[in-house]
Amino acid sequence: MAIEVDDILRRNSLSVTDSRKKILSLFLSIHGALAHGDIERKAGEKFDRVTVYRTLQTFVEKGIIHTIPTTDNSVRYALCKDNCTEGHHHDNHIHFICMQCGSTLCLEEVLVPEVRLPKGFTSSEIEVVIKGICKECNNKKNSPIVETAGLRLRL
Amino acid sequence: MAIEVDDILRRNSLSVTDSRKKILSLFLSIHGALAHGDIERKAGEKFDRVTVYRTLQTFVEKGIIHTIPTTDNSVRYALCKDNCTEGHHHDNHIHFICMQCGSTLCLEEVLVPEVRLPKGFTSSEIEVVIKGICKECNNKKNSPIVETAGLRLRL
DNA sequence: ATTGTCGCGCAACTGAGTTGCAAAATCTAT
DNA sequence: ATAGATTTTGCAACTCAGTTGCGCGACAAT
Ligand SMILES: [Mn+2]
Ligand SMILES: [Mn+2]
Ligand SMILES: [Zn+2]
Ligand SMILES: [Zn+2]
Repeated sequence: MAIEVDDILRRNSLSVTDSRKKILSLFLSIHGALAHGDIERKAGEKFDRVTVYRTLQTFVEKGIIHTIPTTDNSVRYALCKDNCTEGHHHDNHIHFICMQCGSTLCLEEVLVPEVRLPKGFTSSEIEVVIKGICKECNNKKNSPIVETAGLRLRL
Repeated sequence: MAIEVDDILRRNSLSVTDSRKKILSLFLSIHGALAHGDIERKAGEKFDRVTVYRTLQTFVEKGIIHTIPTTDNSVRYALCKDNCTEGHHHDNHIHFICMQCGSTLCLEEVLVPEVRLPKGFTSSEIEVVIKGICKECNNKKNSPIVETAGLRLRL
């Protein structure tokens, strides 16, 4: 994994630095998207916030991560799994925001649907964001309720 | 029109004030969406920016306008044409951003497509934003080029 | 190891959006 | 129409995310 991180950086002709390694490995380890704040919290003790901003920006430019727009106007970032390159993203999938656990997921397996535009319009990019309850949270809802120490909990 | 504005405000039990009238009539007169900045520019000479913020917020809460998320993380607002009510928006249409003229449009006639989510996921809201070239701009592209005073212009 | 390039941290700045409060406008009841 | 209660406005002050410039230290090429 440490090797993979170095490799990705080198492949994108980025010098291998502590902050880049740390932030990139965060993305590799987590399943889902990260907001700037998350990263600052998980890696920020060690690095300046400016560095986090600049690193994210660099990663987006290189096509290592992509941004996900949200209704509440806060940007999130996730690894590009398709092979995006410098200046050319083609993450052709939809995004899901769980309103229970708050996690943002790339649904790689769900392709963006065809949309028939009115005559005269031409499209070059389509962004689909769905809000709802994720698989994990739905599973929990159906799991048995446990009573311990006066508390009723779902596992 | 002045009557319509007053009427909409009253129907939503809002007191009829100059700023609300002005901003609402802006939305009624324009075809498309407005960013906060646009409104400040077109109506802001007369009203404080705080008033603009608060007015937009009130209109959104009442279901008079709705927000449109954009990739560049700037919110835009457009009239709700479906009969949205306090706390209950149901603008079931997609949004289009023209990369040439910059305008944001509600494509009321295009319903949001069905999306088949992976097993376990449930959705409650779906947001589709398409970037491209709008009808008008495409038309201009095909219109004849006029040469005047050494300039080459499309009509 | 030397040298030139690049990334980092710091500090200072910018600009969007928010808040509290007193004055002004609107509404309601007489 | 008037007066009093209520709502909205404008101002000033503030917060907080994101940006910029710059000197120092880390990195990569030789
Ligand atoms: Mn994604
Ligand atoms: Mn709309
Ligand atoms: Zn969830
Ligand atoms: Zn256009």
